[in-house]
Amino acid sequence: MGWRAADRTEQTLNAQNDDAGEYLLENQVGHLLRRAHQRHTAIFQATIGDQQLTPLQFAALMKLADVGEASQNHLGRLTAMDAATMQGVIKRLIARDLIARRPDPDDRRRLLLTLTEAGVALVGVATACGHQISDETLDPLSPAERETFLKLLSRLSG
Amino acid sequence: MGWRAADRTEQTLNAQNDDAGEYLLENQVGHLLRRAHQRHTAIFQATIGDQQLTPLQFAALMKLADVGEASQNHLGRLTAMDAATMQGVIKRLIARDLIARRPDPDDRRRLLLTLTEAGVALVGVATACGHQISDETLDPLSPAERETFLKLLSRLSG
DNA sequence: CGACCATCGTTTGTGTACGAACAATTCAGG
DNA sequence: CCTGAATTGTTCGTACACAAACGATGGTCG
Repeated sequence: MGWRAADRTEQTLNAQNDDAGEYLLENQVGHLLRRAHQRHTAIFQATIGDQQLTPLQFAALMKLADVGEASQNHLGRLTAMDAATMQGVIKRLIARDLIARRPDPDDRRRLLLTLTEAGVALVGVATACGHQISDETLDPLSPAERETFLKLLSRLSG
Repeated sequence: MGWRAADRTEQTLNAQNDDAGEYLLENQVGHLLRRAHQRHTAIFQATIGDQQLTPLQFAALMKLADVGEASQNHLGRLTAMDAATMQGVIKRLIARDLIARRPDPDDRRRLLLTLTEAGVALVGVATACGHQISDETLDPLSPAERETFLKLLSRLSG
């Protein structure tokens, strides 16, 4: 199945769009999502104390603190990370001795992850930073707008 | 400036958050933005006809069709891409003969980019796909909600 | 004119992202 | 029990994303 768009009249195309007949990059959800995500990671990096800690590493750390113990794939599902991506994130966190990995005695395929002492300490001090980062990201919106936005955004994340 | 969070009471931390006292990854803007962006790129890849075309390549192509001609850095600013990222995107588009590059006679630092004939043709057929991708991404929302969401999202993209 | 600084494009290095293929292991059904 | 399907973690290849440093060019100001 190829593109059949050439068959349509320009009016039909216009009806699909908001205003003008043509494609304006600045109005497309994907572009806006990408730019908002860019802005958030910039705020993250400026606000998180630890310069080596990335958003994904932080997410894995926080989630692991939440559930206590998990296999790589399970933690990946909880943080919406690919198994291959998880692999790299975990490797770097282990290299920094923030998490530890041990084989699951009940399932020899699995590797159980836990926070180390340093990991627990880092989560302790970084939690406040996490809240501040979310606050700063939402700073352009009023409290009511934030609530509305988060509700709509989570429906687009499912 | 380090972390002073340890000094705060738990109530102070709670006041910064929505509901519970602790950090719930699922409620943080950054995580939701990342997942929504993930979902969008999945929709993009499933809907765009050309399997080799990525979201960034598509954005560069559409913007170049919009402005007609631009240098790499200028196009990068128009599409919110780093100069180093632009470098790779342009290289792959040139390899596919979708855009052409020629030196700017007035400024020997610059390389002017234009769509090739194949590039113009691809933009022609892919524009409808672009609108459909935006539509599908916003599918979970009602028309009124879409308008609200896009307005708030663009304020978080600045 | 000449020193200075900004801009342009490039390269390098690190870190996401994900499809695809793989070996090892577990599990379900016959 | 035993064969086949599913799961777990790993590796490879490609494509963003951005900081940092670089040579080349352009503009400005003394």
